[in-house]
Amino acid sequence: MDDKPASRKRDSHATRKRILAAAKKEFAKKGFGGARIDEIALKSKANKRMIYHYFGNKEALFLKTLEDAYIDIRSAEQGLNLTALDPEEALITLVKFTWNYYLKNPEFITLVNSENLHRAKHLKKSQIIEDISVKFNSMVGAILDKGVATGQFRQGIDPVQLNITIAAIGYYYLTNRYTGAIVYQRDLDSKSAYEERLNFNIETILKLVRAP
Amino acid sequence: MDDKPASRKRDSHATRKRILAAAKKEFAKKGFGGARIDEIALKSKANKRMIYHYFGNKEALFLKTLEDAYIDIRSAEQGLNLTALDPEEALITLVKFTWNYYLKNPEFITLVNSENLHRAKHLKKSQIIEDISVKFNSMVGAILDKGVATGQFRQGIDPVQLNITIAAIGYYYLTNRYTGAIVYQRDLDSKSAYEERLNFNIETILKLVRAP
DNA sequence: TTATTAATTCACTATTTAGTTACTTATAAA
DNA sequence: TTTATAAGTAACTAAATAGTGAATTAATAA
Repeated sequence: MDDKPASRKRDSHATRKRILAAAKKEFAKKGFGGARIDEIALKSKANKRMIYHYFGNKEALFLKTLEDAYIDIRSAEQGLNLTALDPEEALITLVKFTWNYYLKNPEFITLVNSENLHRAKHLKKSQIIEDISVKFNSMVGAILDKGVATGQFRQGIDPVQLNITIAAIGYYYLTNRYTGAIVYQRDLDSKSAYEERLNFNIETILKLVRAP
Repeated sequence: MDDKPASRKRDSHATRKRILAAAKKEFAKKGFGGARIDEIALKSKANKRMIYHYFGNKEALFLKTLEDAYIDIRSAEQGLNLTALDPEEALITLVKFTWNYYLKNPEFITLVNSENLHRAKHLKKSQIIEDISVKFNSMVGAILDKGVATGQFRQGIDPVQLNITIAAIGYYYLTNRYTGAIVYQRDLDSKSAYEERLNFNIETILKLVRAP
């Protein structure tokens, strides 16, 4: 009756998962160009041949890794149910979520950076990313409309520009916190520094959208 | 009397310059891990041996490239003479300058991204970057103080957070414009898209600092 | 003119790298 | 039990890669 016997020696699903987990770490740590397939094989405890068997080549593995990363953040975002909230609360929740997601999933940022270095040549081929992006974009638009209707927000704000700004003020801080510590001459990588930045970001977004 | 004869066959200064120019392009295009010393030798029309002769190794060459990039942006920034301007004008000028510098020097962003992937391990060793960062940080502080004194700006704004935000809203847009085109489902890479974003960014910063 | 210095070149190496060929073996359906 | 299928392994290759040893040659000072 055991559908998952303890002594299971062969498990393609588990092997794929281990490869993808190791690939995510390796690509995030060294970028596409610096990442090593041998290292992914070693860390995933899979034979290198299996990587080529399941994913084809380095580029295809990178694309799959990136797709999974986007699917993960967008799923979590949808789970917030923002359209049910008061518009201002919804925006604050989104700013907080975006910040915390980046903070707790640092691989996401470095994967995206690496893909942009290659001018999105892998992601361009992805149908699934196109699909999940549609929902994502309508969300902030709906929040803004609601806020304008209640008189809380001013009119004429471009939801795409707002979305980009919400991502930007968190993303830039976190991706550049290492050179930032030198350039801005302050430790940006402590718990209190994180809190401070998140509060500043919420303030920035609220001042941007609030009706005069 | 010619101190620079036309038939000059050996010119260490020119060779160094060609190597650094090629290195900047190569590191910016492929990141530290993806960049190839052989490619830099080829593009600079220098013998590969000269790269090791002048710069030691790949990491040291990368650091020099990065240092030059920071020196360039900070010098240009100092040339703006912002402290002489009306505070609001000064901030608008800084937002515009930052945006246009990133736009016209795309290598800067990708070099910085690559260095952050390595947690600033190269830049940490750089004394010169420490030195030029001091001036840079006092600049926005001075503008804010002046604006508070004239009543144009509200009190209590952290100049470092403001500085980071000014960089962020330009940097993120430009570095992520390739995946952004897919994720935000809009062409972010046209002249009109650039204008739109710059205007939005100026608005964001002004709403953030203005006195109520 | 000669000696010294430094720019430049060439040929090389040890290692790493993405990707492959050919094989073995566990699993499960017939 | 047999057989087809798919999971997994070991050993390999051709090309690329960062870095080097040693010789050559142009410029310059004595």
